[in-house]
Amino acid sequence: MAARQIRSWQSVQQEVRRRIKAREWRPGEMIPSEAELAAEFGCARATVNRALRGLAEAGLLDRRRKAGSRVALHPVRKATLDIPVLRNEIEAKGLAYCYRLLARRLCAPPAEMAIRMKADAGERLLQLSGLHLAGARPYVLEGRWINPRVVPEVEAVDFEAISPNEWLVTHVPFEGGDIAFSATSASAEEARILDCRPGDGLFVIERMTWSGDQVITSVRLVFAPGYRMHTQI
Amino acid sequence: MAARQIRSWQSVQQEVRRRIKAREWRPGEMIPSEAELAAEFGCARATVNRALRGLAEAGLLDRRRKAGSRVALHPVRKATLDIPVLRNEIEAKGLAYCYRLLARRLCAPPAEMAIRMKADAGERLLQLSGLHLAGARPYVLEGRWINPRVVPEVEAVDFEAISPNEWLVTHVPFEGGDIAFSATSASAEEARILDCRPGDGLFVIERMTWSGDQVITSVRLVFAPGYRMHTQI
DNA sequence: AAGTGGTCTAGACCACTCC
DNA sequence: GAGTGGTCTAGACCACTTA
Repeated sequence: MAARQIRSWQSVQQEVRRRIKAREWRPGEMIPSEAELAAEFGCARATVNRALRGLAEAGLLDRRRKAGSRVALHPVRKATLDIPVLRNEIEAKGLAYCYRLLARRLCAPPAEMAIRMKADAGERLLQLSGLHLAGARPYVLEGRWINPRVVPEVEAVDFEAISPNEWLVTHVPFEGGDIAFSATSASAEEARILDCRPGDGLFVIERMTWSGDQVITSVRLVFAPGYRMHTQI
Repeated sequence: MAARQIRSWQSVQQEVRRRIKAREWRPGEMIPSEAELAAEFGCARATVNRALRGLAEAGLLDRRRKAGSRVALHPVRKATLDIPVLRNEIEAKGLAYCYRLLARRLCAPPAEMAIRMKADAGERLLQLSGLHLAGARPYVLEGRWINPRVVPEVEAVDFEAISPNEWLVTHVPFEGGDIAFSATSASAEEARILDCRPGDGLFVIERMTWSGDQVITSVRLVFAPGYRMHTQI
């Protein structure tokens, strides 16, 4: 019987995980209340709460006031993945990072992008195109829009010297954004720039960031063939 | 001055976010200790701790004992995204979900897959191929390997009646796994099955799940063109 | 050695929701 | 109405790290 003491929230969490895994508590079933578990383990209810809250965030439990806690039926897996900071990612591979500005202009965006950027009618945005290199190899093709009305200082920045992303994260606070992952087929121009064949399947990340109700920037990253984004669950 | 009281951990968190966003606390800078903030806000230290812990998990703060808390230099790093449960995803769009088994056989896997699956030399694995449909349209092509040594019951399952994923999540507990996202170019066969053109860029998710030190299953999901995985940060 | 975050406790009250 | 999770408190001790 002399089981290890279950006093820390980590050990409570581990024990609950074990019971779920061992099917002592089956999917969809109720588990004892926090107070009961606290009594069983001989710890405070707050400790049990801390443990169960983590399991609920991980999607392993469904918790509701009054109703109690159930083992989730479909352990909807939530993966937390690190959004790559290109410079770090490339340098972590032991390669030299380099950003090359390909184009820069102030122009009216296409209708779809104007909506995405919440631009006023006829408003001109800063359009940037650039290439991130890992050593001598093309790594990511970046197409970006920035709203100079929201970020006036941007017009004076020399993006030959610093990549837009690095400038933005250090100079413009933002509140949130959204990210989409998808795939595309390399166009002729993309193939030329990324040094691959037209039609190659390429991984794409699109990100938009905002502050308040204003859209700061919208960026599309097209990765060279073979790129994989990896995480654990 | 009659500012709203800052007593709940959510309001503490919001106020800290505001100060970071307003550059009152700049990236890389130390912020006051938990005790100081608790005194300022007139709440318990545990409440401040709860708020700051969340911000650290979100990547906005770097916290270390004795060293204190700093505003993170690179604020955007982590996004949590829900791994799609195909049936739910499709039904949420108001379409009928359907799984069609394309192939099933017991055979020795290619060398690379044998390593991934931690299969013994010469061991035969269950190979499944199937198609997930949204209404009448192909949605995802699934290629899967399952180790019957780890999951003996699998040999008796009728995968015409239930998709491998749904059977596995309800019958086999697992501890963890890893996921990779990438892109590929549609092969002739993939194009035929997914009803697209060869060469189309397709989004790919590869997932492996394990329990203990045994690999349960390894799956490759190839999505029909146009698929986007979306999340907020 | 000392300061800071990490955690635990015992108790309390609140908010939500099911009955 | 009552049971459950959600949160807050005041205090305490621990663990880690830096000075």
